[in-house]
Amino acid sequence: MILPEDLQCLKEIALKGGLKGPVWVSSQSLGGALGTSPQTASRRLQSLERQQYLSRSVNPDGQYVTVTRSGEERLRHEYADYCRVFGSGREEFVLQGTVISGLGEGRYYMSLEPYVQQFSQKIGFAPYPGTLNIRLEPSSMQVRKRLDQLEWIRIHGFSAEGRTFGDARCLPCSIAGIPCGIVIPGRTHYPDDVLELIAPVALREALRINDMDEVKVEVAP
Amino acid sequence: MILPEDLQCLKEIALKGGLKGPVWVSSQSLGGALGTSPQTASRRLQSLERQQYLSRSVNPDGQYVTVTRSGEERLRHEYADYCRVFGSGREEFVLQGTVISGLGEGRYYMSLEPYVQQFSQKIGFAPYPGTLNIRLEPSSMQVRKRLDQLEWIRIHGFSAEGRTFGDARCLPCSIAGIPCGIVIPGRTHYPDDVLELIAPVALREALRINDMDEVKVEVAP
DNA sequence: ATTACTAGTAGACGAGTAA
DNA sequence: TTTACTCGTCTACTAGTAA
Repeated sequence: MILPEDLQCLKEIALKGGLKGPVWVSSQSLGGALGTSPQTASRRLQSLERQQYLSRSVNPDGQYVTVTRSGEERLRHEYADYCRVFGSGREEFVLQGTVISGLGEGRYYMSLEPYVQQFSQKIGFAPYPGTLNIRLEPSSMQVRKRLDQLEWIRIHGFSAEGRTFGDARCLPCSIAGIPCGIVIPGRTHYPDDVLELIAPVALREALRINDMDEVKVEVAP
Repeated sequence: MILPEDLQCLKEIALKGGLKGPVWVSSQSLGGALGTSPQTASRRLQSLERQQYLSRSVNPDGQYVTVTRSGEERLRHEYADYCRVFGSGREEFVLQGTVISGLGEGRYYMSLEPYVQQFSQKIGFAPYPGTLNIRLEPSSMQVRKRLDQLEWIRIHGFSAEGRTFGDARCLPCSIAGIPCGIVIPGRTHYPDDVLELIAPVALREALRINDMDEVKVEVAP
């Protein structure tokens, strides 16, 4: 976990635009914004760099700071908390993209009993052994990012045959009325442009779709 | 300013539902959530109570905690920061309500030169000496709360004739195409159900509206 | 002006304890 | 179990200094 004072500092840098690119900060200006001495602000920056939440290029007259990918994830997680607190009510999300071929990994994982059991229990259907991969359109990436603010279902990893299978999370959704679930392996919160979907049926057959076809994924939390 | 560790604690309580009503917490459970010892969690609660960010009813087997109004303001401010970081782009807001009569205070304040000058400079028109008061519909209160996440124009207070006139903030908007500004006196961020509007013209005459008439205020940031 | 040391201190921490 | 005290430790702060 990140210390609250480090998080405060990271947010301050993000406010200055540290997510988009390097921003100039000095210990003094940052200290002023944080309500601390320049020395403490300097130490915060060092600490955040050590934790890989930001990268720096230090000059004799200041420094340029950028929030890293994992720093952004951390901030998004915090943002998600606040969204849950001040939840902006019922919203509908529609994601658009084209069907692509996966590497067959989805089929493998979706055949593992511990995963199947959890999905059946938690999302209300036994997943067809296979996933539908969708490459999102650029405009849907904005929407995709906002999905992280919703409450995902946690799927727990397990060990079997000397291997460990990781955690995942799942968000119920639908395509053309068919209930589905967006599955994201691991604990990462960084938005990818590929969506992996599970469903109770073989979506390609049920919807008569193939690679390169356009689909709409609807999320109605 | 609130300490980042206190803010973290306040957010945790809000996540448990402390905004809606009293929630049960114990030092141990809270400490677990915060990654600290029960002692520290207990100290946090005392500190937050001292700062009036929450109210407590302490029992021998735990305590019931509620986030106060100023605690909610503090959290909303933080939320607004994150919204600015991960800004969900261009959004339009429409607020609906009915015209009501004010107390004539608006007319008085809008005739004070220092205010008039600031408004002219910062929002692009000299305000007609008078304000239009609108009582919002309940459904518009949700929207109203989200306006706090936008960037308001700061109007500075001043002293004159041995009196001090406070700060205010203003958000440009429009009614039926006429440019207006929502004015909120003071520094409070707690949403009120009455909106005070300024405009370059007398809105009641320009729009031929009177008390009890329905109006729509549009905000397009 | 910066960054980033070191030094000394103040305050926050967790352990223990009483109610 | 709780809350909330005291106490000793140790961390984290600010001030001062060098580069």
